[in-house]
Amino acid sequence: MNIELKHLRIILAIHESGSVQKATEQLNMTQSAISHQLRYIKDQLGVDIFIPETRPLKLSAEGLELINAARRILPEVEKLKSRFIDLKSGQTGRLFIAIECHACFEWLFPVLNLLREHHSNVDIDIKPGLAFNAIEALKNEEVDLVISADPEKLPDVRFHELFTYAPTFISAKDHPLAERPYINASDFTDQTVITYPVSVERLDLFNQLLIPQGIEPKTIRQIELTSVILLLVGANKGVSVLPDWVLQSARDTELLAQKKLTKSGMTRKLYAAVRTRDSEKLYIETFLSLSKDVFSRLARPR
Amino acid sequence: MNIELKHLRIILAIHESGSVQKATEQLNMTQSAISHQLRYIKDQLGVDIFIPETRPLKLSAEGLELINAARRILPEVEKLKSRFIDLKSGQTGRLFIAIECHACFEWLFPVLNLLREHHSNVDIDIKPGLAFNAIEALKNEEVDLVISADPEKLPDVRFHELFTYAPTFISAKDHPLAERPYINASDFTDQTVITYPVSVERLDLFNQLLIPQGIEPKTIRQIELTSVILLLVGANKGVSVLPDWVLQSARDTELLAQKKLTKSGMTRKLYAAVRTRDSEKLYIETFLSLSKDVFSRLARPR
DNA sequence: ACTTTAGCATGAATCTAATTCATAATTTAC
DNA sequence: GTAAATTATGAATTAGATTCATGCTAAAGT
Repeated sequence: MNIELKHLRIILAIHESGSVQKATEQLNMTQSAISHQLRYIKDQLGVDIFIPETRPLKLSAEGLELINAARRILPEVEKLKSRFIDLKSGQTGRLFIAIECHACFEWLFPVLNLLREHHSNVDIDIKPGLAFNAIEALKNEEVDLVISADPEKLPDVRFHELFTYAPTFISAKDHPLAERPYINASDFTDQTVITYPVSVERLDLFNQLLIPQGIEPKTIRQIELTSVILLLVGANKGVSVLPDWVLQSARDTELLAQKKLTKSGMTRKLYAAVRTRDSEKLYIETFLSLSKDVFSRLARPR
Repeated sequence: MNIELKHLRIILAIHESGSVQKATEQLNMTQSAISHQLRYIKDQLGVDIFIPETRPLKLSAEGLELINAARRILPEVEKLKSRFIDLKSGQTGRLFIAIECHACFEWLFPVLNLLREHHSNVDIDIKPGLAFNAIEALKNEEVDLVISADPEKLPDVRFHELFTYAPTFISAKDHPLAERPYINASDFTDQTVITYPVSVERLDLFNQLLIPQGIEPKTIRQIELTSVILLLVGANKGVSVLPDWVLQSARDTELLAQKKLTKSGMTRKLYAAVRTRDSEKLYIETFLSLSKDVFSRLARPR
């Protein structure tokens, strides 16, 4: 026994319009096509849905059962369809985010709070623990957006530029390096460097400067909180490299010397990577514009 | 956007079996056919249901929505299908009965009570008020069974013989006609006839005997209850004609004279008329055999 | 009761969609 | 890197749905 939604739609249309003839418009089918389908349905179910030889057609007792079922089932399917229209357009959906950049929590939280206000139907969350192969997780649909500083040319993934920042050296004002106009890789050789507690390959200072030049600092000390890092650097317990916008938005930076890295200064860009097919979704676009807004407000020194 | 149950079944089978390959058996489709359908579904919904380039296929976030919907919708449809299997076989259904024969209440009630015990899923009821064109009502599916004494040769209706009975004349023992060996039509000319309160065309005495011979009794008095008819006849307030089995099963018949109608005796048959396509339904068959049982018990003199 | 009209059924032809077959492309496992 | 397994694809085939023309039947009108 095979029964499909189109059969339920046909029966329902006939019943509600009152005749096959009238149902033709609603169904966009000819009278003949409906009649053939009707016979198919009857053969499948093994019972008459309409009382034969009545004109216009009248439901049989069994037909009424079908109508009842159709009225339960079809709205479910319509709901499903409209849900998919919403999913496709980005009215609703899921936004799981992986961040490769630790400091990014600083601007990401306010962005997500704003985003939740705009899109209450979107399931927004930060997924920790997959900073390594975040792009892999994006492809696998474990996450839907990755904050990354390393764009790749991939067919299914699009990197949207968020903003440019400068990884900036900081030390206490009375630190020897505080006199320099800029800091070179070699200057780190005998320093204690304070970093976020992530692997060194994911830190701008290391992957852009120290590792390429084969230089290792004397000590690496890992600290979770930005404010604590600033405190320790201010107390001359070590030096650090943080994005310029972190320094601009943080309090208690009066005791610190800020220096550019290398003579020309180091600049980096942050990207939001999303699957290409998600690019035009509404909440993705909102995320991108909100990120830029929030960042420009953060970066403005206060 | 077109989505059919078969699509939901395909998605669900793939998800539950873990791969297209494994779903082939369950769906009775080749891998290729499934793959083509998958593409169709994707095009219809506008989103990927499975994450591309993963093997075996893994559901996307949107695919999960589909699965959830499928798990709500498909069981409903299965329920509907098994309901139709039951309807077709007569495990469940509707049995609305029209009776053309008034005395039949006597045996119909016990039959229906027994039938309800056997088939608690069948909606059993007696529909009054359409004794006239009861066969029309049967065709229109207003009722599902008609108790009738007038079988017709109809393509869609089948008349099942229930039993034979003899319409029998009764009078008080001291009534003049009580001496006769049998009663003729002409004997009614100056009699008060007590009948059930239905139109005369539906009474055996009239449609079989008096109307064909153009004879009218002096008076017709209509009484609802069989026991009251017997009482009145016994008190010599009139004569009556009742089925023999009514007389055999009734109390207080000692005071009555029973005579056959016409020299050869009148016999009639009662039929249960059902739509041909309902004939093989279980509860119809049960009805027929219960009717015969109950009747033979009633007809046995006590 | 007879005729007309509207609505449904049917068969053959046509068109559309689904499936198969053969094979290519990818991915996973070893 | 190779082999094995799995999915994707294109063309041909097959099955299914629709149309067209027409027949049939029930309801409406005379």
